[in-house]
Amino acid sequence: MAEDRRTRRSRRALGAALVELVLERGFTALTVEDITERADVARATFYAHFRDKEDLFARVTADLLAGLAERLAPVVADSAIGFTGKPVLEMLRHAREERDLYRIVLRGEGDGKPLQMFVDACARATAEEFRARAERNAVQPRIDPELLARVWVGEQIAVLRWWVEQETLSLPAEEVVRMLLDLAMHGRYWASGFEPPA
Amino acid sequence: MAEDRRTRRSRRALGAALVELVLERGFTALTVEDITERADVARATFYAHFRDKEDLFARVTADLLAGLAERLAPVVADSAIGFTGKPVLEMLRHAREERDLYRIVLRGEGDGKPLQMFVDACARATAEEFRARAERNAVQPRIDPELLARVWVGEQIAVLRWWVEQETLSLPAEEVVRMLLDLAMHGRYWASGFEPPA
DNA sequence: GCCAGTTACAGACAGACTGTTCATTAGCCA
DNA sequence: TGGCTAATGAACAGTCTGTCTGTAACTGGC
Repeated sequence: MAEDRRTRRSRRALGAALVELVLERGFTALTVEDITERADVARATFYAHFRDKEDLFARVTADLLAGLAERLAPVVADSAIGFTGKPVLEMLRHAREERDLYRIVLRGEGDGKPLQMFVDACARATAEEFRARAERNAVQPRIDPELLARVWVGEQIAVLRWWVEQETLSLPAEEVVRMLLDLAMHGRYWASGFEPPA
Repeated sequence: MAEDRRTRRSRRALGAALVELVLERGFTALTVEDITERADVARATFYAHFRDKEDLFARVTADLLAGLAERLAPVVADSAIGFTGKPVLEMLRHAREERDLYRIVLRGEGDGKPLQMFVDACARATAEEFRARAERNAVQPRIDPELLARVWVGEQIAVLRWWVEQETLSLPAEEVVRMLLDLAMHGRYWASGFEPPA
């Protein structure tokens, strides 16, 4: 008796409706009634499941993050040595599947709070990864790992957003990962075509 | 007769009140009445100047961007050759002066729209800069300049946000610029303490 | 300093949206 | 099938919005 089918149906429909509508009109423009109408659910039912539309959005985002974490877990363990790019690749694949949701989250809909959840989760994981890796390999970071994680995540998010916003996902995920790896290795100076000055 | 003093007073007060209140309670939580009350202005007066609170926020952000552009103009001309970091330094100084506003914009308040204005403005300028520089020095970018600009801006924004959110601005702007330059030069691999593999 | 023109003001207004409650109906699962 | 739980539609007060008054206060030019 894990969960009543009616409950599942309602929640799913409301979540899907939210995503559709945010994509069409933006989060703030939406009414609870808009959402319930699209989901074909009574307004009273909405309030039986969620406090308000922010709550719904937060849960949808949390589910997305949970799904991402689940997919990342096995991959992260493997890439403990260096920047293999495997976790990033897995995230890009996830983003391709859940493209609409990624879009609205990365656009900062909902006062940027879902995005913050996303960024903070990534930053925390990355910082921890950096710390552990430095210790394991006994190297001294040249830049505060906390800040470095923020930078790394900021970069990933920027690329991710650019990627999911393209009408056709013409550039394959593998290409994107390669570019990010090149950047991490050689720096932006190299990427822009210059040889680093002596 | 450029502008009536009363007009100026009202607009300024409303803008300042908005910034204060967003910092305290977040944008969506605010009421037009909250803002007018804090600004000590009649509610009707608000609507004489702005369509709604989004409009007010958008104008405040636009003013900020205009101010930034003004300060950046002379500096950008000088740094045409390479990554001197001067424009970034100037932006950091601007951010220190307008710290509260930078904070709320970078947090993505207002459905991320002001942030988008900010990011897009930066990205456009940066991409143009990259393009011009590559042409002037006759080098071939190794990565799509459009994407490179997004990455660069994403990185800057991440650092900027981290910086303005610190309670004390303990790390001087010059230090931050140095770190960003190091990253641009040598890449993140270097920054994390590793020597780049052959 | 006065005066015409503009702005600020308080209050009132309908309309929309919110979040809650309730009695009733429909669907589920064992 | 029967007991339980969720969904429904309708109604509710309360809040916020955006607009529109007539009146009072101020401003800048003369």
